[in-house]
Amino acid sequence: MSRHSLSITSQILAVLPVFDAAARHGSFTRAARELGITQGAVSRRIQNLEEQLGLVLFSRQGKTLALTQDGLLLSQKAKSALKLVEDLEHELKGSVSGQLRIGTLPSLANLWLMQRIKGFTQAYPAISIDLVTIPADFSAGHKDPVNWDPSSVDVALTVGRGSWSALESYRICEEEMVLVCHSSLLGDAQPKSLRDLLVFPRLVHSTRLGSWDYWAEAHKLSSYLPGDTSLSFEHFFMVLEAARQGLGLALLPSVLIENDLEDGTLSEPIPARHMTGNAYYMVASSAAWRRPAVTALREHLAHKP
Amino acid sequence: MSRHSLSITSQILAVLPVFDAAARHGSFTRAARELGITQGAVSRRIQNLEEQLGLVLFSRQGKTLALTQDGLLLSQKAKSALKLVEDLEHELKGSVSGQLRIGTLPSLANLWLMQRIKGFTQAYPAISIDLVTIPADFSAGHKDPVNWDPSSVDVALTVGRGSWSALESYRICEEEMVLVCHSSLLGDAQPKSLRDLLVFPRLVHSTRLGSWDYWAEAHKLSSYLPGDTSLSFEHFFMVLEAARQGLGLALLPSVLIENDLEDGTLSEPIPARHMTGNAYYMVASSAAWRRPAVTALREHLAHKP
DNA sequence: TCATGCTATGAGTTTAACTCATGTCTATGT
DNA sequence: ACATAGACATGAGTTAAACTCATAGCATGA
Repeated sequence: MSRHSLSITSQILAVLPVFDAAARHGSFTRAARELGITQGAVSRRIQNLEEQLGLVLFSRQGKTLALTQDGLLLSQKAKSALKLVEDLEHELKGSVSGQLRIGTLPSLANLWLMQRIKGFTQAYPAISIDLVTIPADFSAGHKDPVNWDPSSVDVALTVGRGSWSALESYRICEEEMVLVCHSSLLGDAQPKSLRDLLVFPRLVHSTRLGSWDYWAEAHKLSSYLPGDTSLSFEHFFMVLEAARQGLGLALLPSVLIENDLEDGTLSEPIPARHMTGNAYYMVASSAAWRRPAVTALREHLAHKP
Repeated sequence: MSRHSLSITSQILAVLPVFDAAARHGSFTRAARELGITQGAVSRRIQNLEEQLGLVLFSRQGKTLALTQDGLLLSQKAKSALKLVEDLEHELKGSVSGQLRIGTLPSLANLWLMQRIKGFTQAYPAISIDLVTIPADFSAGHKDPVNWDPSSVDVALTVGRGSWSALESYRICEEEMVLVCHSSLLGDAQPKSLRDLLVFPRLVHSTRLGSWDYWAEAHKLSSYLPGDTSLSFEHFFMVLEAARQGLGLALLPSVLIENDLEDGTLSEPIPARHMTGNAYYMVASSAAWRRPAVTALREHLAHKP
């Protein structure tokens, strides 16, 4: 944290959400899950807090975790302090208003942005959103031409290599391609290597035609890759749906299939990922970046992975 | 900090003390001074907060800094949240009680510990303190024999090399010797090198007789060091007082003369510091370390430099 | 117009917080 | 009684946030 130290209070403040979660669950493990960190991290944070205060807040006996008297007192007061700050946060965010026209790629909108928009509109109810699609363009040698009209949207969420003339961009994540399929595709087959998988149909994204070649090259399979491709689709969301139906192997950006991988709809028959060198960006004019609603969107998208 | 991110609220919590200081002072610079960090650090923290919320909290025009409407709202609410947590902290610390017998070296007690005890007794009013002196022993080849009775004190603050049999220790800081004197000692002389300083009387600590030899060696002056020493004292606090009176050059641990250096009572005629390899430790039995009052003392001493 | 006193910012460093892997303990079920 | 599972603790190593330092930029007032 710091070379010098602030008052003790400031250190306690930062731990309160962790302590509160632990107190509510009566379990470091479950608290960790809620917070998206590991059990060990919670354990250490609580230890620190206990040492800072010179108190024992939890009694540990094997698997059993319980608040002590002091812990109970703290948890009650902590709750009200947290409530105060949460309300404050909502009130402040509620004061951010405006109209936000977001341009984004169809697949990105559907498979990634939509579920995040929900939380955003809840946090910033006074911001109204207008979502429109913009095209991606990889035909011109990865030069990231803006083939959509920057003045027609306030911000764009798109893929590219990071240079947009006269526009400022914020990188959300790198593009990583993942080889996936539905379990029904393989049937009883037990592929041992990537080469074994080449017998299955491959689903092609028609505006990223080189993807499979690039993939084959990255995994040293170029000479084995059949040239025929019978199934091709204009958008990733179509490729995804085809994969879900078990129509073939798909090569999809990890950022678009997080949900499908998590819930098991799709899986990696043999892990074979590679970076494309592209990245997903939020792009806007400098003027737009100065708008509170725009930085609010950026922060929101940056913090909910 | 984290690979994953907690809820936004937790990030806001940690900034509140910084924001509050900035709001109170109407100045990042003064807030930084209060917090013991740099101006740039405050500037960045406030920027972060503004981006997280999607709001402008301060209006900056050159040297002029003023809260915006949103900033004013936040500052009011932040104050009450901080108050809540501060009161809570006091209440919890107030519940830590007990008797604490601290054994420490006379000079360390007077020149370092005393000013820290004040804040400690305020934070932990229910802990009663009994301060006694213990001897240091460097005669036995730096073997850190415990030549005080560990059972007669709960914790000891002492100097050594870090190994106390059957006791656990916490290192507070390394021992660094600093060459200092009062301005009156030099008169009109303008020493250009350490060698020029050797004409002045040297104040000797009688239980650390080797100090000057060690110092001379560290600065490659051994062959020039006169052997005579007319002024010697049993304790550092005496050496210090002699130096304050302009009686000669003194070689003192930095930790004991922070105040004198800061307020200009003493200064370094020519910077000539060196580490002794000793360190200042808080030492206690494992049983004592488990006492809340003991860890409370450790935390307190660790955080107020 | 220049000096002064503030904030902003780029580059590099430090440190607290985290992950990962493993150890240990308790409760529970066979 | 013993094995197993499930929870917290902890050592070692890594990451990323927060900090420092140094400097640029900008208003204000002499």
